[in-house]
Order: sequence, then structure tokens, then C-alpha cells
Amino acid sequence: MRESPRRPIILKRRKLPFQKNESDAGCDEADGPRCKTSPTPSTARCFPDGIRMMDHPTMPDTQVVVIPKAADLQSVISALTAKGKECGPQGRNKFILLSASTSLEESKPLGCLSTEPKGDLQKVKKETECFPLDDSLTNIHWLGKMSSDGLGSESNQKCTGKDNPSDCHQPKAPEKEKDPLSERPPYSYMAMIQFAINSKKNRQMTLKEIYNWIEDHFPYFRNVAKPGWKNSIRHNLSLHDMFVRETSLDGKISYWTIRPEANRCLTLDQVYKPLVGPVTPTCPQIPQVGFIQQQKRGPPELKRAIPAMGSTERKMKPLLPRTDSYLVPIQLPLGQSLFLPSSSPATLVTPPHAPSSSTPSSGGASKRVRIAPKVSQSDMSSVMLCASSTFQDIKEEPASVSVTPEAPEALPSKTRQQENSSSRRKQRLVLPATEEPVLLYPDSTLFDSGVVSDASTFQDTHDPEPQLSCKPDAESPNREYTFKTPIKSTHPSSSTPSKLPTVLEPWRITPVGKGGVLDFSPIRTPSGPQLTPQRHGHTPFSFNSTPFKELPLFSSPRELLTCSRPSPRRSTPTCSRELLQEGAANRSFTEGLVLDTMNDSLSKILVDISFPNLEDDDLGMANISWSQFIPELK
DNA sequence: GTAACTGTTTATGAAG
DNA sequence: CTTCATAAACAGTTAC
Repeated sequence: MRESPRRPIILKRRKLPFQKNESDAGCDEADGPRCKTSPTPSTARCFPDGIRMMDHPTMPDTQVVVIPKAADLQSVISALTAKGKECGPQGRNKFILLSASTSLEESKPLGCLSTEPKGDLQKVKKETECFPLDDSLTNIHWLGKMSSDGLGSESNQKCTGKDNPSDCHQPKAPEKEKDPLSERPPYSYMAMIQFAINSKKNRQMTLKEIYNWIEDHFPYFRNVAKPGWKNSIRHNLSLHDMFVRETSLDGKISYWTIRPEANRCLTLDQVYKPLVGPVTPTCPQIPQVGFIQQQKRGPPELKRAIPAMGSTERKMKPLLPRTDSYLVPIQLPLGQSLFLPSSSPATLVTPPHAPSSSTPSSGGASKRVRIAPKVSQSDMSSVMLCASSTFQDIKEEPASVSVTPEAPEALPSKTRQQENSSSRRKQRLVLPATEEPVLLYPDSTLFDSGVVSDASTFQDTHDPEPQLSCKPDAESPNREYTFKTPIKSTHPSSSTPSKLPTVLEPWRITPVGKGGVLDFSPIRTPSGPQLTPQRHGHTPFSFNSTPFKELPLFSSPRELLTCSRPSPRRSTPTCSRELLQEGAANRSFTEGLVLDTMNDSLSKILVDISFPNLEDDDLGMANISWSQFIPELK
């Protein structure tokens, strides 16, 4: 019965050869199926090498064209125009041109080209004017596809060509083409759940809503997947600490939310927009921050999902190469640009170790009921917010602060793994309300919104006590969580008895500097305080050990990026290398980063693409195109 | 009472 | 060894 699970490529650590010639690697290997699925020759073939085209997932009439810098834009435009004609009104006659100097990651919006139904070149606008750079365009989902399909197979046009039957996408001929929308999305359940939850304004969803959202956005689950996928969703919700179940005030409805500190606010359509303006300091989570309300944008009509994909094939393609990327949490730039000088370092309340940790936050009385299980030290370490948000998936890292609690019951040997990856298991620890670390975090939303959070983190930090600041709570500002569910296992959340006494969840660990500054944050304000090394003694795996640790070395993000340019995997020069070298201990951590970075990478790309206005930033970062550096990181 | 739903855990296997 | 997917056992709730 158990089918061999296919891990979502999103999680793969394998480095994808974006720029390499090994086009096959990406296309054939990972996507073999896909490539072949669309044998349809497409005009794409006519394009010069290096040009990649892919359908925009949510815009049926649009395709994205990644054009190497070297390519002759004019010729490309001409070709596209012709193509548009070919496709006719029904086809994809709009093209979003992206400049990809060397890799997708560097892609930048060149402009949009759309051909009238008639096929006439209508316009090519400067990106800024282009509608498309909106979320739908940059949506992660889409990029994911792009990266996988386009880039992965990039090298060969054939692939892209094949891949895009859509080149001349025949909207009406589903039979033939494999509907991408009905293919299993390259996202892990965890990611999809995040997308779903983040799609809601209040960032909370009932299980059913999550199901629905996923089905709506990923027809695969509605049309192809076995019913068991719901079980998997539930499983993931329970398994990952980042998902927190809360109940409505009346206690009748259970909502799933994402821990603010872990929430990168990834959404399918989301685009990170520079928080140029003052961001709400406290609640980055709130969409306002620049998130685009994805759902509004008109989610893809997945409904029309095509059965074509009946194949049980579940291979997923990698979204983007994440490998070395972890060194560069791209959000850095964001943060930088967004953030003001360290002036407002996020003050972390929780002391690293601490006992305090748990700040007695019990603060506000709240009505919400929180399921006990979820609680864990992690909460305590709300501090990590920033980092966590950035690398949320890192969870596995051991970081525990030691909250510990109650005696951890003997851990079943089997639980071993879980222990290790404590991050995963929820319900590890139940603390008395007073001790609960969790309490903190409700307030600690300080950094909550993931990606954005980075920036927000710093910016917002004005709060003396960020943690208290806010939860988006649209609902209850002061909610106190009451644990509803008895916790079964009292694993030592933090202090893992055995193996990992250390940090279980990096993101939980609050690497807060004493100063209250987020040291770990990759992003550093120029003047910002340095990372606090102090943490070192603490946990072997503390951030210090992590790549971030090195970050302080960089005076500026640029510097950081620059250094890291050489891909670690390749001959890595100094900086990157150092970063990477944390040693085995770090390893998991870094991996985590990498994994998660995947999404982040996308985000970053998005950032690049979607922030035409970035120039406005006076931060000085404006000039920098972070994306330019990205490729290097690989 | 039963079924369905929800949530938690455990187990297992594939892929990396 | 880790991560993820999948399956399934169980238990608690809720609806009929």
C-alpha cells in the first residue's frame, strides 16, 4: 500500500545545474516525465539558446521568458511576437521577459510583451509598468515551476520547448498536455500548508479550509492524489511545531496557524515587497506589509484540472537550486533595504538560556485555547524569530534552550529520532502555564512574518519588548493559550536528555544577543551590534555555530554576499567556506537552511523581480541587486 | 450508537 | 542518518 513517497523536490538538497549544460540533469533526471510529457514542439525551440520559456501558472495567456543577458532582445521579441501570433488569441500571447544573466536567480524583469490576439506586438514595457510583476507573476508556485522546468531543463531548449506545449499552449486541449496544475506540486505538505494558512488574512485556517485551499490550488490533490493526502496533511500539522492549533474563542473551532516566529509568510502568490514604508512594527504578519493578498489575485483556475495527469507519477521538480544558497538568505537584502540602521535592533527578550525564557509571559489572559502539545521550548526562544522566519525549516536543529521542564520521561528508544528532531514533534512538552514558553510567543510576533519578518524584525524592534508586541491577532490581542490537549509525551523539549541536549529547533533558539539584538540574523545593520558570540558556550549548535555565526563578519550584506559568491560547493573561497564549515554540528543546520531556503530562494528572486521600486530605498541597498549575487551563492 | 472528522503518534520506505 | 511521504492505529469530537 505504501507507495514510494516521492519527496518533493523542494526539499531536495541536490544542487541543480541551472547554468550548467547538463541540462539533462534537471530535466531528464528529475523531470523526465515532465519533459517527455510535452513532446509538443514549440516555438520555443526557435529561440536562441539560453532562452527559457515557461507558462505562467496562473495566467493562462502568459508565458515567462527568461532571456540571457547575452541574448539579443530584439530578436527575442520578434520571435515572441511571432509566437504570439502563432498561438493566436487562445494561446499565450503575453510574455513576461526576464533577464537572466546567468541563472534564473538573477532574472530580472525586463518588461512585458504582449501580443494582441492578432498577434501584434502590443507593447513592451518597462518592468515597472508591467502589470505582471505582481504577485501572480512572481508567485512562488510559478517560479518553482520555472525553476524546475525551465531551468532544470533549461539548457536544452528542447526541454523547455517540450515542456511548454504551452508555447502554443492550447488552452483547450487538455488532453494532450499534462496540465501542470494537476501535477503534483513540488512542495512539501508543510510548504503547502504554509501557503494555505498564509493565504488567509488572519493566518489561520481550519483543517478543512486547508484541504480546500490545497485542492483549489493544487488540483492534483483533488483529482489525482489518493485520499490519504489529507491524512498526510493532518500528519504534518501535528508533526511540525511550526503549526499551531488554536481554538476559537468559543473553543468550538480549531484553527491552524503558523508560529509567528517560524512563519515566513510564504504564500503561493506572494511576493515579497519591500517594506519601504514603515512597516507595522509589530505585526509583520499582517499582510499589509506588502504581501499581496494572494488569493485575491485570482488564483489559478485549478478547477479545470485536467485528468490527463493521471499518472501516478509523483516526481517533482526542484524549484530552485538551493544548495549553496543557504549561505545567503536572500532575505538579507531585503532586510537591509528595509531596515533601518540597527537602531532598532530587535530586542530579544528571552535570554538565551533561559529560564527566563519562558518568560512568564503569561501575560495576557487569553481566551484562545492552545493545544498543549504545540508548546515547546521553541516558543520560548521566540527570539529566533528573525532567523527562524528566514529559515524556518531549519527546525531540526538542536537548539534548545533549555527549557526543560519537567522531567522528560524516558524517551522511548524509538522516539529517538523524534527527539533529535524534536522540532518536529509537537506536544513534547507541557508546561505549566506559568512556565510556558509559549506564552511569550504570542506576543513575540515581533518577527513573525517570515520573510518579511526579516526586515520587519529589525524595523519593528522598536518595541522594547517586541515579544509583547503583537500578534496579528486580529483576534485576541492578549490571548492566553490554554492547553486543551493533554500532552502525552513530555519530551524534554529543550533539554533533550540524551543526544541532543542542544538545540532542537534552531529557530527556537533565540540567538538573541544579550543586547537583545538578533545576532544571528544574517542581515546586519551596519552599525548594528555584532553577533553575540556569547552564545557559543551555550549550545554547540547554537547559531553561533551556524553559518550565521559568521555573518557578523560582514560589515554589510553586500559584503557577505560577495564573499559567499563562490559557491561553497565549488571551490569555496574563504568566506563562504567559513560559513559552511561549521562542522558537522552545523551541518544539519545548514541543511535545514538549504532546504528551506528553497522557498526563500524563490522569494528572493521574487524580491528582485517584484521590487521595481526598490530603488527608493535610501538604505543604500537600493543599488544593489541582490539577485545578482545569488547565483554566485550556488 | 455510529460514522465522519480531527488530531496525535508510530511505523515504514524512498530519496538524498 | 535525515527528511519527507504515506499508511495506519487510536482517541476525542461532532453530527446525524
